[in-house]
Amino acid sequence: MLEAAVSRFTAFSALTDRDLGDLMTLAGGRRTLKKGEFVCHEGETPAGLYLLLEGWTASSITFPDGTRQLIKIHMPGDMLGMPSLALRQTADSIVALTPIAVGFVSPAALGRLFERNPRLAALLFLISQEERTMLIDRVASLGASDARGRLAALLLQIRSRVLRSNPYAEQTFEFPLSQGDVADLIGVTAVHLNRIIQGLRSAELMSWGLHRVTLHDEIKLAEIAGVRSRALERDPDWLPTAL
Amino acid sequence: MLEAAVSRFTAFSALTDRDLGDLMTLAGGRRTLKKGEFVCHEGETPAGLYLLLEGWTASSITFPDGTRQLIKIHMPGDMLGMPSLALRQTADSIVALTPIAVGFVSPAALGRLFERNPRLAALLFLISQEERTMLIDRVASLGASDARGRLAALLLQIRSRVLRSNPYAEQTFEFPLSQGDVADLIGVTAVHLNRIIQGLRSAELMSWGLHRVTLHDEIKLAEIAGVRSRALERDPDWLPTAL
DNA sequence: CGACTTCTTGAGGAGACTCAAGGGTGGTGG
DNA sequence: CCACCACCCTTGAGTCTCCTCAAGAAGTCG
Repeated sequence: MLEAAVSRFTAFSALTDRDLGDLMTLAGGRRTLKKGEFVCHEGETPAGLYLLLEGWTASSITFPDGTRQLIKIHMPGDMLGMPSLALRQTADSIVALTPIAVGFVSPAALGRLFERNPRLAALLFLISQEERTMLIDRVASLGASDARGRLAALLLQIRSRVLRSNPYAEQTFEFPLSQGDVADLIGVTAVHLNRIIQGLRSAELMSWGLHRVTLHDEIKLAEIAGVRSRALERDPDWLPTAL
Repeated sequence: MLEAAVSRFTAFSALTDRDLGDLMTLAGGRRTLKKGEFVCHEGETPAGLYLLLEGWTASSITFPDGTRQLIKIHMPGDMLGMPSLALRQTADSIVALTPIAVGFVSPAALGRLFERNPRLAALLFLISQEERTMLIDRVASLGASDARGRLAALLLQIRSRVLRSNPYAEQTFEFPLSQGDVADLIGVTAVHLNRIIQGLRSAELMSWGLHRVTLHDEIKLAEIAGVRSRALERDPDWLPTAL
C-alpha cells in the first residue's frame, strides 16, 4: 500500500530511509473521497498537490460549450495538481473514478524539499518529465490516429500502468471507466466508440464487460495503436547523491 | 538576446546575478543549425538538454506508417529535450524551423543545479509544469474541437508566446511554418486545413501569407477555439529563497 | 421495484480524407 | 540570366469516418 504510493519515485531509483521519511512528512493529512467527488475544480486558486494513495482519478478540461475532455487517468502513486503549480488558476478538474484516498502536499513542503533533499526533488522533476512524455504520446495519438488506434493506445497505456503496480496481473484487469468516459478520453462520441468496441470484440482482440477489460492480442493492438513502448531510465548518473 | 534565453525563468521570478551566472555556466557550447536540420532524433540515447537561444524549432513523433505528428513549437528560451531525461530513448525528434542557435546543457550540470541552486531548480520545475499545461491544452483541443477550433487555438497560443518575447508586436507576427506543418500540428490534412484557412480569411478573422499571420479578431477566434487564457503565477511564496 | 445511468443499434448528415491536377514561388545550376 | 526543379498553395470530385438524433435493452443503485 505504501509501496504503491512511492512507486513513481522508486521506478527511477531506490529510496533511502531518509528519502522515505521525507516523502511521508511531505504528504500529510490523508483524506478519502467517494466515487464522483472532486479533488479540485478548474478555475480555483491552486491549494497544493495531492498524492494519490488509493483508487483511480481522472483529470478533465471543460469547454465553454459544456464539452468535457478527459486528459488523463491517474493511479496510486501519481502526484495530482502539479501542472497548476505554475498557474494562478487550476488548469484541470480532478474527479474520483473509484473511492480514493489522497495525501495533501502543501506548496511550502515542496519548497523545503528542493532545499533539503535535492535528490528527491530531482526525482519529482523526473516524474514530471515522464508525465510530459505521456501527454506527448496522447497528443500524437489524438492527432494522428483514428478512433480504433486511439482506443488501442489508451488501453495499452493503462494496462502497462496497471502492470507496474501489479506485475502478476494477467491479460485482464479491473477497469472502472464507462464507455462514455473512454469516449471523452479519446475524443469521440460514446456511440461511435461503442461500434469500435464491437469491432475489436468480434475480431477477438479484446473483451470488455463487468468493469473488466481483457486484451487478447497485445501485439496486434500495438500495431493498430502505432505505439513505440517506452523504457524508463534507471538510476541516471547525474542524480544528486543520496543523503 | 540573452534576455530571451532566460525569459521562461524570469516569467516566474526575477533572477539574481548568481542565478544568471549559474544559468550561463549551465548552458555552455553554443551551436548553430540551419533550417531543416535536427537537434535530435527520436530513438537515440538522450544526450542532454538544449536551451534554444535563437529561432524556432518543432518537436515531432513519427509513427511506424510514416505519419508525422508535430507536438509543439519551441521559441527562444525554451529548454529542449527535458521529457526524454526520464527515458532510455529520446521521445521526440526536434527540427529547426528557421536557422537556430542552441546551448547544450549536460545532465551532470543539471544535477549540480539541483544540489547548489535549489531556487533555480524549482524554477526549472515550474517551467516543466507550464509545459505540461500547454500539452494538456493541446490534448483538450485535439480531442474536443474541430479543425477550425484547433487552428484558432494554435494560432492564439503561438501569438501569446510571441507577445511574451516582443510585447510591442501588433496583431501580425512572423510565422515560418508552412500549411503542411500546421496541418501536422493540429492533426488534419493540408488540403482540409487550406479550406479552413480560406473560410477564416473570407470571414476576415485572419490573414495568412508571406510567412506572416495576422489575427484580426482575437475575441472571435478565442470563442471558436473555446480556450480559457492562462495567467502564470508570479513569485510563488514557497520558492526557496534566492542565493 | 422504480429511477437512473449505461450500453446497444439504426438511419441520415456533416466533417475530414484521398486522389488528382494546375499554378505560383524560391532556389540552384548551367 | 535563364531554365529547371522542388516545394507550397489552391481547387475539384468522390468516399469514408465520425457525428447527431433517436429509441430500446440492459444493468445498477437506493
